[in-house]
Amino acid sequence: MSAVAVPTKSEQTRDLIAKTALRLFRERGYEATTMRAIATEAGVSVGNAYYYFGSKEELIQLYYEHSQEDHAEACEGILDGEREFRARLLGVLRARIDTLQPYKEFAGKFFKYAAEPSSPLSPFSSESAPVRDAAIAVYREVVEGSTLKTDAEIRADLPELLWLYSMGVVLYWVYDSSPDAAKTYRLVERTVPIIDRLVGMARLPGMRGVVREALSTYRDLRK
Amino acid sequence: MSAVAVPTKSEQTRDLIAKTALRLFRERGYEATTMRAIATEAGVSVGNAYYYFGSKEELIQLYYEHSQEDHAEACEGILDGEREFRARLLGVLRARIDTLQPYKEFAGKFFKYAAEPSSPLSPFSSESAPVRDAAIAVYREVVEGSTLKTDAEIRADLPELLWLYSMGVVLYWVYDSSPDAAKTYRLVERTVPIIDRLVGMARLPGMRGVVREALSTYRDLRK
DNA sequence: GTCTATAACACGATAGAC
DNA sequence: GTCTATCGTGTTATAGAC
Repeated sequence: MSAVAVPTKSEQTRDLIAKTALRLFRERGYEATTMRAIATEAGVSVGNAYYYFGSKEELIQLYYEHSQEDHAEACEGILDGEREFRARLLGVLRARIDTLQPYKEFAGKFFKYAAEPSSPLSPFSSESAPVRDAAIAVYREVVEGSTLKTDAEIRADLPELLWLYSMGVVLYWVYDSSPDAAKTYRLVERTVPIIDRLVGMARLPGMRGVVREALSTYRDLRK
Repeated sequence: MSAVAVPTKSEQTRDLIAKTALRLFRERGYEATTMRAIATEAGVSVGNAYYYFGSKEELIQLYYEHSQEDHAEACEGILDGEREFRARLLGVLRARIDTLQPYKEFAGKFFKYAAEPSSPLSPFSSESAPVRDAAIAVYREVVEGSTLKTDAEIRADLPELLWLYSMGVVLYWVYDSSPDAAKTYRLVERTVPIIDRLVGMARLPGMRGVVREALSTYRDLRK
């Protein structure tokens, strides 16, 4: 009769395996962590680990979920008091790097698994839809909670476009070897004002044409 | 005393392994092709294959080289008679997809190996420098052989920027599952005119500021 | 349905003999 | 340079216990 989620034995085991895997990945890296080690550390059999997770790669999806929750939480405080579009976007992207940073060591290592088009780990896969939608929702909040004035057509697609931009930032971050990701922070600090200006300029007579053409191309070619 | 390259035994063996691997990749796909199969088909031992190539992944670099030569060759005829920037760029990108297309099946499969930042297969790695430079040279030819008029600052960086754009097109192509890559062709057909317009607009008074800012950001943040 | 224990398989990679 | 034998891995299979 209680509405409180009481974890079943099964859920507990699954969660135990998940948490152990994530911890070992962070401690030793993805490749150096064997399925045998995950099972041993979690106190279960290898067969049991495979009972809950179909493959080692599948354990990576857990990190996405964890990372997305982390980011969304960090954004709450940032979006609460700020109404200016540029500041909101900058804050959200800084928080994106902040929350990613502790995992830098192994994020690059398993990044490649996300790059395979047919992989469920691809950010565009249907399996990633929940995480992706949650991420886009953050950028929708960035736009809708702001005082931004721009072309109505752009405004509709802006959340998704900003998410795409954030994926580009993450891509840069993965390749960024500067200390404390200094260059990635600089990337957002320098590109956010440019985006802000471009979005503002979109209403100008001379720009309307290119903008409409670019948007219609985008709509046509996204899956 | 002869200037003609007489292949040594070693070079012959290496070449034999390389050609066999590439053939099997195309026939069966990357993952389905085992090192044992490559060795057997080439008539050498597994150990010998590893004597010439440090890993299975290393064999992929061969495909890059082959693919780049293929593209550069296809571009010659295209760039010969055409002086207009837009048409030159469009032709080169169409040729890029044309030459990639036969390998569609397995290109997606090993694409992920290129995505790992620390991998020699990354398009930004030092090991990829020769192929990368050859690719950028094609886009330099696109610009310099054209009648394009634009901001001098942009012009200097344009070849590299166009290469980056072409990498984006390839990225889209990898994920494109439409028949005969129809959507990727549409992508270049619709984005090339946009790029052409933007590059032309860069000289306009209202645009100069954003363009300079964007370019200086790019220069600062490229490795 | 959940879980253990153990063995077996195919693969990429390596060691060491010749 | 080239080989054979072997290792460690992800994954699957088997045979059961609660």
